[in-house]
Amino acid sequence: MRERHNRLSVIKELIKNNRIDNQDTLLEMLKKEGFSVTQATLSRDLKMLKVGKISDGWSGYYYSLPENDFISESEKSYIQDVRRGIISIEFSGDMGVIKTRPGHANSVCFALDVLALPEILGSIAGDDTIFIILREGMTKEDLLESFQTRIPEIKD
Amino acid sequence: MRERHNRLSVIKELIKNNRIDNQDTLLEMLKKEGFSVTQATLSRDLKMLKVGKISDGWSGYYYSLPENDFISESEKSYIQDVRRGIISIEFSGDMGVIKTRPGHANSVCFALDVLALPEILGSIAGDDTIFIILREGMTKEDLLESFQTRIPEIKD
DNA sequence: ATGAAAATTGAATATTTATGCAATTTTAGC
DNA sequence: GCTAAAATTGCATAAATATTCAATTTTCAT
Repeated sequence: MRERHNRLSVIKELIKNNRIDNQDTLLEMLKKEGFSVTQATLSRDLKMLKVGKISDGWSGYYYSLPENDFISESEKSYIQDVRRGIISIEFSGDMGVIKTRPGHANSVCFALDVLALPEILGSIAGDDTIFIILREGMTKEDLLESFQTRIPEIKD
Repeated sequence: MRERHNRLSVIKELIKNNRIDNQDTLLEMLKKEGFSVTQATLSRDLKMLKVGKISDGWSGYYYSLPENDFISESEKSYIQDVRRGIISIEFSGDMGVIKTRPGHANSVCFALDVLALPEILGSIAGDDTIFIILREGMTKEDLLESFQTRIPEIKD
């Protein structure tokens, strides 16, 4: 279901271009854009987008995207490297193994390094295999979620 | 009553040095520092300090001071200039008149310029008098509040 | 010092935001 | 296509934060 991704994009635009200070307002705007959801869902969307609420320097607060929200062009291409090479990822305890297309392990591994996922402590690559060590306290679910949100976000 | 200012400073330190994600936690920490207030007061304090709540880049949120929170050393000395010279400030409509000790108008005016208060559109200085024009939409209350929060904050 | 205006605060409450849970939809593997 | 696991969502509600109002304290001009 691509629905949610579309909605997330629209939310991002709305937040970037308007001074919005509560979810109900944003909900209204979303409705006008053709997205009818509840406040609960919106709250989750905002969390997923890592939207913050910061002072307008005077007496109010408004939503704002994280600074590093823009994915730099170079970063985009690294994401492409990952997508192009990756085949599967599996775990055993704190370790993960990524299988890639032959010869792609290095580019994927390097790209992951650049993306600096907080869940990954370190990784090394062979020819079609990458070993990953999770950072203490992190779980494979954390990493997979991170992947989910970092990697798919490349359309455009 | 200097009480509140002390408290604001402590809050600022706590926020700067810890990953705090709700007011009750902060309330606890404040209690340990010797400040017993209610959540209502704390909420007001945070607003006054223009504290925001931003994503930790993963799954949580925490309080954060506005970027320009740090008062640079030079800025500190300008604040001193203001305090050293200023005698009174009064308003008439969109205009303000600051009286200073003889010969101090220029240093105060220059300092105000450096501080770049959003409420001030412009100002010119004589020998012991400064004229100020408020920015459109701003009131003398806004400016005085700005003074209140910017100027007293200099101990240390 | 004295009184009026402004500032500060707490208690109660309103408003805003997050989440547990169950229902529904989507995704993936066979 | 069929089924199990995962994702998405709404509803109800919990949790977090802001604000109203009244009381108290402080400031400031006489």
